[in-house]
Amino acid sequence: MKTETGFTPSKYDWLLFSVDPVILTIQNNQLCVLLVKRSLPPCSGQWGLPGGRVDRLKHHSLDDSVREKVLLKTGLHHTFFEQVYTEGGADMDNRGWSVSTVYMALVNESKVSFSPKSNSEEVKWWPINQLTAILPLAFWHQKIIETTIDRLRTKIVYSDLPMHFMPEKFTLTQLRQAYELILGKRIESSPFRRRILNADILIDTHEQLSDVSNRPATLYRYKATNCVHIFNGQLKI
Amino acid sequence: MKTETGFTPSKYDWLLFSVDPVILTIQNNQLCVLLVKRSLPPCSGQWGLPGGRVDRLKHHSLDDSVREKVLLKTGLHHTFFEQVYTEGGADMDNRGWSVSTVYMALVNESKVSFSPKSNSEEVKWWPINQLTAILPLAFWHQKIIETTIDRLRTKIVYSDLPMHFMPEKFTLTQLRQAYELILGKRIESSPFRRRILNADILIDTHEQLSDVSNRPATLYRYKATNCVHIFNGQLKI
DNA sequence: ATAATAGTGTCTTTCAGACATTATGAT
DNA sequence: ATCATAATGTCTGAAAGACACTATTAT
Repeated sequence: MKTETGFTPSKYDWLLFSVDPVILTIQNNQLCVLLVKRSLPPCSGQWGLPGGRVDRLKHHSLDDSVREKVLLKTGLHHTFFEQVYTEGGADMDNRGWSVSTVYMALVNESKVSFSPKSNSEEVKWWPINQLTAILPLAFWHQKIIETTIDRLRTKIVYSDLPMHFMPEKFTLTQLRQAYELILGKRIESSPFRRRILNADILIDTHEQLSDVSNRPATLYRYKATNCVHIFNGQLKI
Repeated sequence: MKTETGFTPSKYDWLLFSVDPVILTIQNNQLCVLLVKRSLPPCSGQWGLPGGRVDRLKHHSLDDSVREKVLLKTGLHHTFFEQVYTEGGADMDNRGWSVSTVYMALVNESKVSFSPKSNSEEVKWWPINQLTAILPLAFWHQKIIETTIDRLRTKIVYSDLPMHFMPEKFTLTQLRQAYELILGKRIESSPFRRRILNADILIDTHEQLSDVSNRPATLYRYKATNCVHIFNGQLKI
């Protein structure tokens, strides 16, 4: 076993390395995570993250590898994702010393189509407050999901990460509800509107959402969908 | 090559994995990083981070591995460190696909004693604005250091990370100067004092630093040295 | 007219920034 | 008395929280 340049690693140089994407969305007013029912050991029969080994030949970088895993499960090419943390140790996987780099991916549920390639395995959006029904998850995936949502929670008090959950056109109430779901508490509508509108990141489409029996709400679009706004002030936690 | 449980990884399952600690301190009013002059290839003769391969037998977890590397170079057992990010790809190391997890460690310079074990190699605190003298650094270490200091910079606008640069007893001016060094700009003394003192994280030792020909400054200690305070307001960048 | 949600206006609180002013010790 | 730095006081401005109030649609 040699590398391309002839370097021969010793017995202790190799280890199991995998990438675990925590793909989150909002569905039916619930924060959901995409899980896969494992058909092969280890942990077969249990639900887990759609992660796995990095393919040295197919993937050019870690980000590449995540992009491919997310694409494979969601059919989405240009999703937002960001690295959360890396954990490694002797006790994480009973096959031996292993390392896992965790990514958080935020997607809009309506754009997702489960890929044909994943038909053979069971893939499902699980509301994060219904995970108790399928515990234990594979490996340390439960802890990974908790840590990732904690990270999301601490980041939305100063940034507009929930933008990635929104469809093309959305109302300020929909956006505020995304924040509320993640923070797990009500947010005052008035200061929230000020905050978002003053940030100058939205475009008024002059269309309205009027499928209900009350005053219709204005639909907005994001000026730029590829950069996350950082606010000056912070929401209190 | 089998693991303890008999799992046989395929040719594509292993990769080179290393941990790279960016050990920072403040010395002579300069932000410095601890570098090692590499005596062995690859990159021999160049300065680089004191990182390296994880030893599967010696280290129980990633954090373990960092702790040991920092201890080895600084002689310090209980230093503050935190994970920054992980980068991996085919082009990072000419020996093949490799992954590196970067940690930031903040230490008080006066407590550091370069360990006897590192006598054979050259170890040195390099002021980060004098790195131009020793470029290029090994591998991508220059970029890693920049990214780490950027992370430090964005974190100190809302947290008290520079506490880890302080000696046991210190003045508010010393602490403020640490912030100023990292941010690269002056900070108003009055709001800084308010911010720190209102946070209720310091103990007034009722001692004074009086080796200069002016009004002596009060010496403070931290109430807790193991947790980093998060402020409500943010410094402007 | 009513219900229900969208959207505005205003007052308070918190905290950073700016800057003037006072305090204290060495010489 | 002077100098230099420590420490305080005060005014301003930005932005969140609370909450009352107005606007708009379907029924």
